[in-house]
Amino acid sequence: MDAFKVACSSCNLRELCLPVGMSKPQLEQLDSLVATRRSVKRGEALFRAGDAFQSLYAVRTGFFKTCVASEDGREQVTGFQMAGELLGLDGISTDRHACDAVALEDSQVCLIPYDRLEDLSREFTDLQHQFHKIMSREIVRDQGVMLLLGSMRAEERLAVFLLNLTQRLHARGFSASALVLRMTREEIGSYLGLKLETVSRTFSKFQEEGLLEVKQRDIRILDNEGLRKLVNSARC
Amino acid sequence: MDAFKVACSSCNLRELCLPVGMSKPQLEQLDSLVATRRSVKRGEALFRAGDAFQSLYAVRTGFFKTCVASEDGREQVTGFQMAGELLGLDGISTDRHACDAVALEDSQVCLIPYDRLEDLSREFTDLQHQFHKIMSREIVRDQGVMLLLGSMRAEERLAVFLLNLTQRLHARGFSASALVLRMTREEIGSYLGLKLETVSRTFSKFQEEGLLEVKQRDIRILDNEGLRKLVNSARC
DNA sequence: GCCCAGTCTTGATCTACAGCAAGGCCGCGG
DNA sequence: CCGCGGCCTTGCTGTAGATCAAGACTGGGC
Repeated sequence: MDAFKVACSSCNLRELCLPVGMSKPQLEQLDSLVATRRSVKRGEALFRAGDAFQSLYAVRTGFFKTCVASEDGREQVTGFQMAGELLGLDGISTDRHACDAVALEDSQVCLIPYDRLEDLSREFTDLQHQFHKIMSREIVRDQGVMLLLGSMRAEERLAVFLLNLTQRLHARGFSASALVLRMTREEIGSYLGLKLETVSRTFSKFQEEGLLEVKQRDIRILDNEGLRKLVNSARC
Repeated sequence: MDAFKVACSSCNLRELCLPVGMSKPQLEQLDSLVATRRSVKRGEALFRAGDAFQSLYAVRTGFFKTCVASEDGREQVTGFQMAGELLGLDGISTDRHACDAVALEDSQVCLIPYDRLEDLSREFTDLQHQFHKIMSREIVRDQGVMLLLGSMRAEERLAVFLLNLTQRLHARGFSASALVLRMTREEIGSYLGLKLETVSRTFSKFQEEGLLEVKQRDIRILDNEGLRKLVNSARC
């Protein structure tokens, strides 16, 4: 665990991350809050369920998954997080983390000490409001995942997943049509409520239909519109 | 839409609702915030997806469901809310509600104007912290639903659902072993990612196995431990 | 009291996806 | 360079739950 000097005010992610919409002087206050970074190697956990909660984390570089486990050991991937996204919100409710956060590639996160965040957001309306928005957005995202898990078929689930990933990558300046998956078929399956074989078969099907080009983890989207239609056209 | 005079400080739900852990003088401040109630008849919506967001709602009496719909019209019930639980957190992120909230029986809610809540929670640490905890708890709850939808079989899902309902009813002073369902089989099915026939069959199966007594919406739990085992024993 | 609409149950059949198994691809270490 | 382990693909078969269909129960309105 290394420590770095960091500054939100000069971070190129500030338009995606916690500082959205904050003024110059407020940003400088944030710099005093978010003072250290931490490196997490691929495969390592940033935190695990049951760990004491002290801090939120903003992904600076890299890629994470979060997952919960039931008592009998089943795992469910609940999300994938990329640069500018926040990790650890689950910990506020009981002062212990409720899920694991694991790096899917070598990553860096910025530490946001939670008690200091509460202090500062009592002073700055914009920060307070932005923080609430981020929590609310997470709740809305979760509702979308429930809709996916509760009512969509395998093809629709995978299409939604790919469209969501590319949209988020695009917002970060990457291509909207080519991507390298950071996660295994099994992790995708867990997130989508499918088995890894079904994920693999569905990728192959999309390839046959000319929607994608799939080479292991390299994906090229050939027919974005086709994927969209797959999602929005009613069942059957 | 009627208006009533209300006071958190004298509300019998204050140990379950927003005021948890607040001191007497703080409670009196809350009273100025939460000043009106609203009645919602069975079947009516408290708000709908797309409505402008202005206020949170605390369920005072009655029972609600929240549901999201996809573009092609599929619905997913994302939760059931009873006395003391908050509705509307989804609206903070975009200033518009992202889901529908519909009363499943004649109900009353307390209005919590959101901008005033932000103001007040900048003044009172306890209120601020409690509000954050409630949002975080919702995120953790959602993760649990994802686990259920992504990895459990029909019987486990229904068992989890019943155990969760009775536990919440028990916390409100009701019996932990007898309950009257406020929702249809179809709504249960939507929430659990199952069809209504499957819900009905699974109820019948539980009854045959001596776990429950089922008479339409009247449920009596005969073997709580049995339900628990069903959930925690690994797959197959 | 009776009718009607909404809800629930149950049986028969179908199907999307799971489970199992065998083999291929690829990167890493020796 | 080769061999090994982790990951991915694909064929075959099994099954949980969906779908379709026919009644039965219940409560509210007339």
